[in-house]
Amino acid sequence: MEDINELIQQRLKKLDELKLLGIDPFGRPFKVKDTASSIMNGYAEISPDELTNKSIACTVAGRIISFRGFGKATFCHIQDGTGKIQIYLRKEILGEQYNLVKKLDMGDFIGIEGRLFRTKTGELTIEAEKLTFLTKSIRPLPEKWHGLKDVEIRYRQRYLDLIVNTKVKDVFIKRALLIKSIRRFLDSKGFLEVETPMMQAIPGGATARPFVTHHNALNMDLYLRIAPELYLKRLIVGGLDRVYELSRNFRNEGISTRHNPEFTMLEFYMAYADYNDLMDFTEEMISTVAKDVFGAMKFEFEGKSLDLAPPWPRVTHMEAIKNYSSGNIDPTNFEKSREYAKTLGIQIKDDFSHGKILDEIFKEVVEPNLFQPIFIINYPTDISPLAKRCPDNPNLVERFELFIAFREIANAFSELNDPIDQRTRFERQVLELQAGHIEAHRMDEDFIRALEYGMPPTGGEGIGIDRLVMILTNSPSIRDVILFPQLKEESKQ
RNA sequence: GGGCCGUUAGCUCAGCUGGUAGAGCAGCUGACUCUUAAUCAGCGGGUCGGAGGUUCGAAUCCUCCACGGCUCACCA
Repeated sequence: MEDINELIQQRLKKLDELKLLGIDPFGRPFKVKDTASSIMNGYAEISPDELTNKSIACTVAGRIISFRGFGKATFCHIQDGTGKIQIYLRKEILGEQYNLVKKLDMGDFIGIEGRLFRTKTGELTIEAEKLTFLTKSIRPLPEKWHGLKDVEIRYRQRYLDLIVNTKVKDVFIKRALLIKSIRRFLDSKGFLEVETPMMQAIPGGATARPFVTHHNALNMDLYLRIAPELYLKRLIVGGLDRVYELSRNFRNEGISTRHNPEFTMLEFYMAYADYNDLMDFTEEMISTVAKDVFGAMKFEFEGKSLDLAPPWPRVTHMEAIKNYSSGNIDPTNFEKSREYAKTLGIQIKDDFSHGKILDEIFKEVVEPNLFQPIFIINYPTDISPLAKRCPDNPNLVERFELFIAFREIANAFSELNDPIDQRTRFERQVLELQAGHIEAHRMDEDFIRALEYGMPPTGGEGIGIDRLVMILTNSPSIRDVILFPQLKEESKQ
């Protein structure tokens, strides 16, 4: 019970007074029949006279978010899960019950039974006939028109942010609708939603540093998954031809406006398809869900206009590098690429492969230009150990990344289903791992064994849901689209 | 991890080149039956993020620490 200040004391006093009146300050169930938005929308056009004639009864409940007392009458707004509505409390009508009004504070929950009317200024309002006290709030809410701005409190105490900042609530409602819409889309295309291990003995499917934990009974270290990929492909081997998983991945890396240690990813796998099919599929999926949830294809992001209407251009990784490096590079030449990267100020480690260097150049030179949706295709093989090689060039793989608003939104490829090649690629990754590249892939013998039974040609893709939500809700930081983003521990002081 | 910025009342913020803390909202008391940033009169509220230091004197200057933001690095 730290920091019991005067404001809290006042409220505790009212709480005791409620008890003396025989009222439970933390309330009993209340039969809610109407919501703020159903009333506001349902009677938006109705005239004051018609309202009086019809004498419409309603029952609502919510948190008091504004309060204006006049002695024998009081106006307040209550907020429920759908919105807010004004309540008019009169001594003339409530009689004895009106004494309760003096015990009310901003933030308290009340239930109201009453009749609709329209005030002089035209606001649809409930005139209370019965007031039921539901729950006392003993801490004062943030201020009513500046709201809550302190970002640290907004993230740590998201509940306050949600109460006070209605736009924040909208973002998370949109996020939920988007995820629902994605599921609906995939289900309609014959996909099966599955769940695969979050705790894995061999973390695979991405280039990333994992979190480690320990299982006591089994006495073994386990890793929080960095991707579900290898398990989903095992399911393709098992004959589940279209599967998806939409859930959390964990990566033990830096935190930034674009990275949270746990983040939400959609991965889906389609047997008998390749990366070209997936590009068509991705255009359809993203434009469909955007239209479904936001009713639009054009979005405002960071002051610029974004157009999601397909089709989106498809440019190879190499062409893109050439296009944005004003002819200063021959990407097929290892030494020249290296020299060029150095001139860009990129730190080149000795063990960097040609493909790695090219990708660094790409990030430096190309990525900052990719605002409108674009597919970058055909990546270097050595940075894509799980993707199938291009038939005409073994140094490239059938892989694309979708960029929107300078961000990588999706990553997909024709899955490597040749177990012999897969073993070679893993072996090379293991060498990198031993050389100190801590994010490199590990050998996964069971995965190779699965491929040896035969995996049909398959296209697979991952989509970063948080980043997609950021773009569609014009949110500059990933923390704005994750309810409880990771922060350092709150100091005890 | 580096750089820059921030942390003052429950909330939003002032507080100059050092002189001992201020506003609005919220709260309390009183008035008020159509207000919506209600209004009017009065009152209370602070370990100035934490610890050291300089100084006669520190919210203010210096050092360290904590937390946060932006950014760079790292990283899909």
